[in-house]
Amino acid sequence: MARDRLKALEERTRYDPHEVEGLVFARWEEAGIFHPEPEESADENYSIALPPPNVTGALHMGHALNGSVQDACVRLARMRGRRTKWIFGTDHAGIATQVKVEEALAAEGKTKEDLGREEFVKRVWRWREEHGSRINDQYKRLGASLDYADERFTMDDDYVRAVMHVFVQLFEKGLVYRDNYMVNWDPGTRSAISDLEVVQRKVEDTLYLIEYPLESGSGSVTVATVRPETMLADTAIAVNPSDERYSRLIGEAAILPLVGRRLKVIADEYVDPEFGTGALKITPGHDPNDFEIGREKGLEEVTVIGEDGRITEAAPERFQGLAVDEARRAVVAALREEGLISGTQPYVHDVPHSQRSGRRIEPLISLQWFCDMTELARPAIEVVEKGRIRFHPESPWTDVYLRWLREIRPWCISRQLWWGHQIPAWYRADELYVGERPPDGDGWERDPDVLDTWFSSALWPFATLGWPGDTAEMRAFYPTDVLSTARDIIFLWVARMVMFGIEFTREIPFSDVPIHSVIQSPEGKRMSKSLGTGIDPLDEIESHGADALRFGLLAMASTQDVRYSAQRVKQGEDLANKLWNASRLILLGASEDRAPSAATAETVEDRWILSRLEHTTREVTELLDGFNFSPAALRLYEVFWSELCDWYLELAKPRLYSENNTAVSGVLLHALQRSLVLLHPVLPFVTEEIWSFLPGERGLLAIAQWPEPNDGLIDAQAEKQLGRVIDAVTELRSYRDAVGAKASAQIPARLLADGYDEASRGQIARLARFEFVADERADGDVLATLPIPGGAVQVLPSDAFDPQEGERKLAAKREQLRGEIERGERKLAIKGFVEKAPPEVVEEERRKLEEFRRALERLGR
RNA sequence: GGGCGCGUAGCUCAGUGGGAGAGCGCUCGCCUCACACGCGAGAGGUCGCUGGUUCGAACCCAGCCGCGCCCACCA
Repeated sequence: MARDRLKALEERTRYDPHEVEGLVFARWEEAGIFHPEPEESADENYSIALPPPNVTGALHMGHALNGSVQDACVRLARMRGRRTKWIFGTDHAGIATQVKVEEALAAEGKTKEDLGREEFVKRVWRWREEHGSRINDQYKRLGASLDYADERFTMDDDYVRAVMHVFVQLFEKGLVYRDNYMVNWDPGTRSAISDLEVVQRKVEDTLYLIEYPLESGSGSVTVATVRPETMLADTAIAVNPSDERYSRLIGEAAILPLVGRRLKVIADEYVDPEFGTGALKITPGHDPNDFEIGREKGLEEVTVIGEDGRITEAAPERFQGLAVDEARRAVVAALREEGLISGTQPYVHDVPHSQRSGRRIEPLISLQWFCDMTELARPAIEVVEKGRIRFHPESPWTDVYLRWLREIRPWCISRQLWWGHQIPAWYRADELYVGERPPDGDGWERDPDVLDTWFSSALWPFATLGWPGDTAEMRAFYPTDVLSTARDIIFLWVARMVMFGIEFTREIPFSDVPIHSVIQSPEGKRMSKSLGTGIDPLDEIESHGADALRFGLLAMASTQDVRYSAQRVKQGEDLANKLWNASRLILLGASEDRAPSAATAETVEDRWILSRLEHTTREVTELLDGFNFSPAALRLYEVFWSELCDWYLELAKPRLYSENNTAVSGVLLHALQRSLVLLHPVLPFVTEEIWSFLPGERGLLAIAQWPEPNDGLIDAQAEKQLGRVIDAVTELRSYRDAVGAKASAQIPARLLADGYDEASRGQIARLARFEFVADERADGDVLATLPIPGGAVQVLPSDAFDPQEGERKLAAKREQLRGEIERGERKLAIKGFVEKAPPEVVEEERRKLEEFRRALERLGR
């Protein structure tokens, strides 16, 4: 049967991912190897929690890279025999999902208010049922070995219970509280948002200079503002205490124009005398700084801009109901009329905007839920300082993380949305009840707000495993091992998981945090669908194969942002094809009865390739363990392509095609098997497919054993010996190319060098297409003497090429050698170098100089 | 305003103190019985600029010029 399958290989000269990927994935799923039973302890087992994609989402390049990274880790662990779980699930993604469903409603001409809250939430669930499985299929296309059989969602009943539990616990501890406080109000989503959801954008504004008449009637104070409409809520004027221009005014009062309120002039260090006029209008209701000064000084807080973005009744009647920008024009006009605007100037500055809606943030005082983070941050700082959680690379992410946590501020966790975890707080008159279950009695009304999505995300590594229950899953897979992500959510998510993980499970949620590149568009822009700069990973899988995309992403990614490189993906595609064809050569040529495990070296090149494979095994294992995916992928490419295919396979062919090919078959099959194993975490599909053609009974490659490097096969002598053969062949090929010898012509020559046995001579001759003849002609006939390790090759006359060309090539070679010799001599003549450089460096320099001198000698002149 | 990072071959990027590397692209020669998504041989770089440390600098230090990111309450 295996033979019949092999037969079919003869026809398939190209690797076709389409034929293979779907079937291979089905084999993995049928075998159930992605779903581990919850047994043993987390120490023995291995787990990673996938950063949950949005239910609304489609796989983008970031997912594809992060998926490739995690899958490499997970597959490596699984092959090491660890019970391995890659936790799969999706995030309800409050705002993003709500907006999406609202858009769908809008297409029907409806708003969410038309449906009402309950109906709207039902609608979102229905939306999720229809679209939620798309992302699963996309991860499967990538080859991700996630535990699809045990999928989680942040709105599952169990998960909701965990979120409620956490909220209540934090409330009871006094860390979660409700307060009237300055928040970032997003007029777009009509919700408060956290500091992390705010982005600064440069905006061109006008700075207005406004005269505030003094109560005493002795003139006025001039203040500067870019938001004249907020003057309606001014409750003080502040100057710097050391500012002599104003010291006489401190304690006096001014009259707020248009409103008539009496404003005390106060002193505060915060005011910069250099900026504007040095006098600052204080608006505690609409400016974060003023808010803090106001709370400190006990100033009145007036709110003139409401959550609907319109002027409130706290303002004079003529402005009430106006939108903010209308109000600004009206206020400026009114002030102008009274001659109170003494100047304007253009002013460019950073202004906070909502990352979600893009609208300008309206800072205002609002009754919201907050979480005090200081106490939670302390242990989260400590575990990273002590190295119990390590970022990879350590610099700069460790410092970035620590700096943020050390200056952490309260987190506004309530959102004025309908889709999400509704806050478990109930109100009745002045009473407040917070609990996991609704309160007894009548008349209670539940807080309509939901929690920030990141609040529930912070529980992901343990709430997915059944916490707060004491489950077998928790025991088997928590703490997890690795958390892989790009840097953009280190604060939003990683730090919060660490804080909540330690607080609620008394364990760190993971121990290693590899931070990978952000992939930009080929033009260096952000990859974004709306900008049209996105490249769809599924398109890439479709046209190049999942293995190609995975290799490409891992190879191009490093620690800094990189531009998407189609060439790297192409390189991966070529590698898959190369692997396929090298396998055809080996599988179709090897003698039937050899098992790959029975490799016995017969020749120097056998010992060489076995040795190289052990080196590579050690190297690649170390690179992967250190989360250095790009060097690992490129190293595998190089070893497989150059060393195995270009050299070993070419050297092995004569023996493979001969009668007695048993020994070489064993080595070839071993080399192929080892290559497949090492490449599998990067190229799972093509390696699994080829694996199924290897002779003998074997299970799936995905659960085959990852090798321990065998130092017994390291053979420095064979490596040195074959290195000489390779150098000699390269030297002779270069010569024949330079002199324009016909590709098919054999060049007669004498090999005069030590350390080459009969087999080596034959190999050099065959690979360089030289014909080494016995010593029968006089030296005068020699056209050229080519230095090779341990001696030289004398080229004899023939009609293979024009000798003139040969002479030119030799002249160039001599020139090059003279340059090298001169360089070496100059270096060794420097006293400081010989005296201060390490002896082995000096020795190496002398050795090379000698070698160059000998080579030049052989070339003549 | 503070912090971090980047500037290396035409392009995209590796390389952290002892003779400049990869993939793609380019040039030349090959359909050599695994692969033309291939094989062989090449060309191509004052490693942003200026100083400094060192016997020796792409690599360490300082300054400058460009580009990017993160954090931050100067109206």
